[in-house]
Amino acid sequence: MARVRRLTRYFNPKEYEPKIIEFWDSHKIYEKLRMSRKGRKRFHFLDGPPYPSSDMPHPGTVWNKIIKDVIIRFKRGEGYDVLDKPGWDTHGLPIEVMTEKALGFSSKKEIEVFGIDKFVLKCKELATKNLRSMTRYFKEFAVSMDWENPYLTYENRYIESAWWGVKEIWKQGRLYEGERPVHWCPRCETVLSDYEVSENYKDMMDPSIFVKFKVLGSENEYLLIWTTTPWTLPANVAVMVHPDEDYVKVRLGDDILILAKKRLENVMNEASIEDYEVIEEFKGREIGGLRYEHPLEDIVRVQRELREVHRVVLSDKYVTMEEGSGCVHTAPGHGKEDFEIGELYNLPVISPVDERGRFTEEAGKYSGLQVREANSVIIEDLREKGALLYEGTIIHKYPVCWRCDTPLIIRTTNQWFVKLTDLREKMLEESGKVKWVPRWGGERRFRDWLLGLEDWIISRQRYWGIPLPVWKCEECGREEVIGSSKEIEEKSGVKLEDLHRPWVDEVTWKCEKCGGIMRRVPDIMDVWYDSGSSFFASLGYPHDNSDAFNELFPVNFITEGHDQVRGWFFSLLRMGTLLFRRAPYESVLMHGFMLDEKGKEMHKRLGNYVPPPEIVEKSGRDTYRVFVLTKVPWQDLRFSWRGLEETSRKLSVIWNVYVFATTYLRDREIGPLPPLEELDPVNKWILSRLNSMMRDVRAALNEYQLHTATTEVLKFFIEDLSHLYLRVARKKLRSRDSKVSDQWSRVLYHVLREALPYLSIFAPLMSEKIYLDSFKQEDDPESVNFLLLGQVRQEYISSYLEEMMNIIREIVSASGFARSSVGMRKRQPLREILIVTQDEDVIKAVNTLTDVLLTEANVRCVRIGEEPIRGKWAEAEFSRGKLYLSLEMGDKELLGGMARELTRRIQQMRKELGLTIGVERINIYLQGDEFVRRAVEMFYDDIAWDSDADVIKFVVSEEEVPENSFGKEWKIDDRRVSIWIKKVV
RNA sequence: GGGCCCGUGGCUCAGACUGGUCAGAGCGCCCGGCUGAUAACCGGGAGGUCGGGGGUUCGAGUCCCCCCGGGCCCA
Repeated sequence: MARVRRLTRYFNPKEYEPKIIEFWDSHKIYEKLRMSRKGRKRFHFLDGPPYPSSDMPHPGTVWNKIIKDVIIRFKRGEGYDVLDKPGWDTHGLPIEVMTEKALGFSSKKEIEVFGIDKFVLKCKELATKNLRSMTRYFKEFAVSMDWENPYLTYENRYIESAWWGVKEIWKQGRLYEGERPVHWCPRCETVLSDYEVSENYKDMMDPSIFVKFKVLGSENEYLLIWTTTPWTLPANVAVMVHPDEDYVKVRLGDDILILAKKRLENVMNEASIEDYEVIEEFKGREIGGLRYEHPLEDIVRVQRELREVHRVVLSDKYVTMEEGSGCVHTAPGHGKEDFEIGELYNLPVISPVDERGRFTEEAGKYSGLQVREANSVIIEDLREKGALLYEGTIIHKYPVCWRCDTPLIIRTTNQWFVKLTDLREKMLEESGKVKWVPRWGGERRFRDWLLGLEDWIISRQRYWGIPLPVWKCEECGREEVIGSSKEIEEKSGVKLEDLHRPWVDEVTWKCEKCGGIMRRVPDIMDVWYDSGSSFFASLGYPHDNSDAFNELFPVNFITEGHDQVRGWFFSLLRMGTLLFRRAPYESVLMHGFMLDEKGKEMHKRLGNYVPPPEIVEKSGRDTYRVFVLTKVPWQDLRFSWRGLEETSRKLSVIWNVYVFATTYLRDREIGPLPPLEELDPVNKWILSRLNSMMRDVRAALNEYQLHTATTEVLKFFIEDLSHLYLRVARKKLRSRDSKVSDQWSRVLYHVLREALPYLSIFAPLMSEKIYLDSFKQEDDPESVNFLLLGQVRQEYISSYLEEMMNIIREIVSASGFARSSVGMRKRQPLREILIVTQDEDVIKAVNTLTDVLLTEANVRCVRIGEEPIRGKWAEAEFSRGKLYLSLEMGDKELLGGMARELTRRIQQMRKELGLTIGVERINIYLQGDEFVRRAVEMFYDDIAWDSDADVIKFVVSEEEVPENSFGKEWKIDDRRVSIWIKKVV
């Protein structure tokens, strides 16, 4: 036997939400939950680690965590032991830059003077502070993850796992050192990955110049090249032309210029030259190998050594007819395409620029100048030498550093690479095995991305990151890669407390081969290495948790925003393929971005950012959850205060469903669900709906269709329970036949109790409040979080019955239309509804669900028959027929209407006195005219029953009414009625 | 320059994978109603050439192509 307690009437999340969170905390609900699921089947979820760059998460990050929480709660409800360890991506440049700013630094030198050790500790402190603070907000939104045991990429155990991976990669022969042109930030003095570069392009004004390179041995013939980066001219080694395009020789004064035919007009227009003459035309390939003199060779030292090199090379890939002159200045030290062509033609790589973006001595006269500042000097020199045809300016998108906005340069440096290109096919194959939601998220976006796969630069020239575990012998250059701190200890005898720089830098040992000193290369690793390793490093694999990993790999589910297709989804796949020859995850949900109310990206610096505490304060936690969950997850989501307001109202309806039900159910002994065949059709119907809702929610969540699942639950509560079932149940629960009221209370209790764990996936705080205050039985678990999702009972589901109810809904709605068309109010009971139809289903529906139709249409009987010939009727059509409402009214209808009016007013008075339904009884005293008197006479029993009255008595004067009665004057239509009620003691 | 997504009544969005009761919901608006859920609730109505144009088809928000607008990713 179950009992429910009355739920407080007002939906007041502001009041109870913090208390529920406090309750979960103080009662260690999460910890107990973990324990309770021990030994069950595992579900492996992996948290994409957010970057703790602020003390407060972006509302979009909260959305991200809510999505994760829904899947976690769902799987837990299905009975799984869910791995729900949150992660934090703690290393990297943003934290370094913030720390630098806090310390007032602007260069690496200042950091080294300050002390790398102190600097790194500051970075760690900042990351730790931020992640702790952000955790608070995630908990606020009821995200139930293992907050006490997160994985942190800066922890030694994590770093060791990452090192193990590097060593494996090295053993495969994939780790190599090489010189490459890379994007470089001259302020941060480090390489940036392509991914980091793509973060930020800015419009920038640069010179746009056409330069003449004199053809060797000729008197006056020149190759005309175009560039927007004059500072790369000192590193020029060749000129590219397109083999299949037409080129021309043009006479221009005393000079003859060589350029592409298709570009001729544009170039001459831009340089405002009108007087020129085409004297020869040929294919680009014909000038392949043509040698030229560099105009700056007497100024730039290194150019003098290149006299034998300068020549025309061919490329159909990188020469465009869209811009420039068709003769492309090629500097393999300062461009990726240039480098590729350089390799093809075996050209030298020149890069006379240092890490701070200044020319080196190789650049002769320009030595010491910042490259961008050198532009104007170089242009002047070209002009002086007569090598400048034209100088203009151009505004174009130019990459800047994503952290400090400094324009990037491309320079050739020594970096560490992981060979990947031979894995492209395998990665494509593996990504094809992944279940992507939505499908286009992976199938198209990801494939395109993988097709452009290149080797991976994993080294960074910074401080706060996982040190690259490569030691090199100073004497013989032999390399060793270290896979754990134990190995370091074995080799050097040093036991490191902290594996970061600078402590790890100090560890050296003797080279086994030559006895030289083995010293670590000073680089740290790309942060994408960190987060890409999370699928094994978060479990401490292989050092302290091989079993867990072996049991859990691969990850069942991950979800992040669409920016992570090329970010984390990719880096996980890369690490998985490198180390385990497979995708490390099975299914991926790609979600959208949180935009502001106008559809623009939401950013702190744009001032359109909504802080999560404001959402908590103004709308509530469950409200925000349900708001974001009803939206299609993979689309960008517009934040909307109004949307939150609407959501809140929906939740209050659900709350009211429970309030209403508990009003009737409280203090009643409620037995188990009666057998199906004994049930009223309406009860059969609601049980069918309950089970089909459960079935649909489970199916939707298993497909990661969160919005469908959320909508199903809302629909069930609002449309089925609130709008329909409860309206019928209200009368049945107060039935004089205790068998009836007993059946309905059992069904109602069962339905609400079964629905609660489903509701709790989406609105856990509200569900907990309802559970604790009202539904929890003595031997029930102490929190709603422990409840398993009830099994779907197929035998309860009748799509036929559900279809029947839909027909009834349509008829009721049409009868409302019929009434309103003749101005008949719904409160007035009518004699009969006549339904004219040929449809068998309509007839069955009407016969099966008669009660609903009678109650909802407020008629005394229903008849199926022919169109009426005589009498007064209101009519309306519905999709499968026509209906007529009888407008003929006798005493029974008229007096019945009055009885209802009286009852309603008496009820309201009872409520004002705070009397309890079905418990506290009253006596009623009335004054009114003959019509009122007759209504009471005819419906005496109904009024008395409905209002829990012992006596209803007409009085002539107020003196007959007992003392201390509660009295009120009413006007019903045009009649005056006085009502007094007095509680029976 | 390339790729992907989005563009549905005043607002916010479902529906598109699998063409044919798919032209829907909520809010807002207008009208009416209910009443022991009440700073709620219910019903009805008005309102959309489903961004524009072309194509495939007996039939297209739904598939294809082009264009316009917005967003994201990559160059």
